[in-house]
Amino acid sequence: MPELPEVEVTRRGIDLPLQGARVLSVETGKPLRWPLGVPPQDLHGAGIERVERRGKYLWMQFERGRGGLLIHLGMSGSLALRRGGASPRGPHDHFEMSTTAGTLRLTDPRRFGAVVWAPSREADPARKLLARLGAEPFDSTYGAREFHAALRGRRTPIKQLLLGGEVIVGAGNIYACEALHEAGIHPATPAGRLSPARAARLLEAVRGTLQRAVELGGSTLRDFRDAHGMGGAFQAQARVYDRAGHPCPRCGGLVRRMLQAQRSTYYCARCQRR
DNA sequence: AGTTAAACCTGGTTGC
DNA sequence: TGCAACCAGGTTTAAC
Repeated sequence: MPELPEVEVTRRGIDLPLQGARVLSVETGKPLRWPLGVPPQDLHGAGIERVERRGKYLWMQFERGRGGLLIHLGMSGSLALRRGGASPRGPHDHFEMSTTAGTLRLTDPRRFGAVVWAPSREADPARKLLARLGAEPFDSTYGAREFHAALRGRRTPIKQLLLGGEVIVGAGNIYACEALHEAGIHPATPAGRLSPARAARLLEAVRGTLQRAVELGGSTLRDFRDAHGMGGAFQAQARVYDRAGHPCPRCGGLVRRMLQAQRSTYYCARCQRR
């Protein structure tokens, strides 16, 4: 469900409403990927300043001295902020924070997600989890030259390098496939063998793909819901992802599925070149 | 150091 | 219908 666009759409849905709100109570369900790190009641009374994003992580900054929460949606997580009456917690609701601006609830069936407290973004455990992340795709100071330089000498297939997030964050399995298709690059191409021109084209494709997905409200491929419970519209835009056997919308070739590092990759063997 | 596999967990879909 | 196998949007950790 959540790649960068879904996380950003979620952030935009909760940031302003939660700014200035105060935590009333916190309940946890089954264990998530990492423990919260503090007793839930320690968060009571904390004022929320804002919600930021780094890669696919959200950082909820509390008022001075109260630290913050690092939130990840994993594979199947979604956040919803609801005002008014409290509906009962369901079996997959593993974190619930009641605030003066409504109740924020993390629903995550697979529990690969996490909510972790840290004294600050720059302090462990947040620092450690954010440390290896690559460039933000919407960072205008990051350019094709840096991107190409980061690929130099890497023999890893470009699709896997995009997924890894050490070079550039945000593209998960769907958007990595879509961006490579848009750039006309075969997913198995060794990253270091991309010419400067093709690397530049790929960087722009990643940016464009993610940007358009944010504007469309995120992917709705399965059951993505933003913080208001609305689905996104990116699904209709997917050109290759989950479309094996269909014709490539650009060249009419057959969209194929292959495995890379145990993840499905969808691509057109005719117009995506090594 | 770079690259790849295993691990975490539940639920929906597919195929026999 | 039942049940096993496979698949799913992520990322860390351990192992070659």
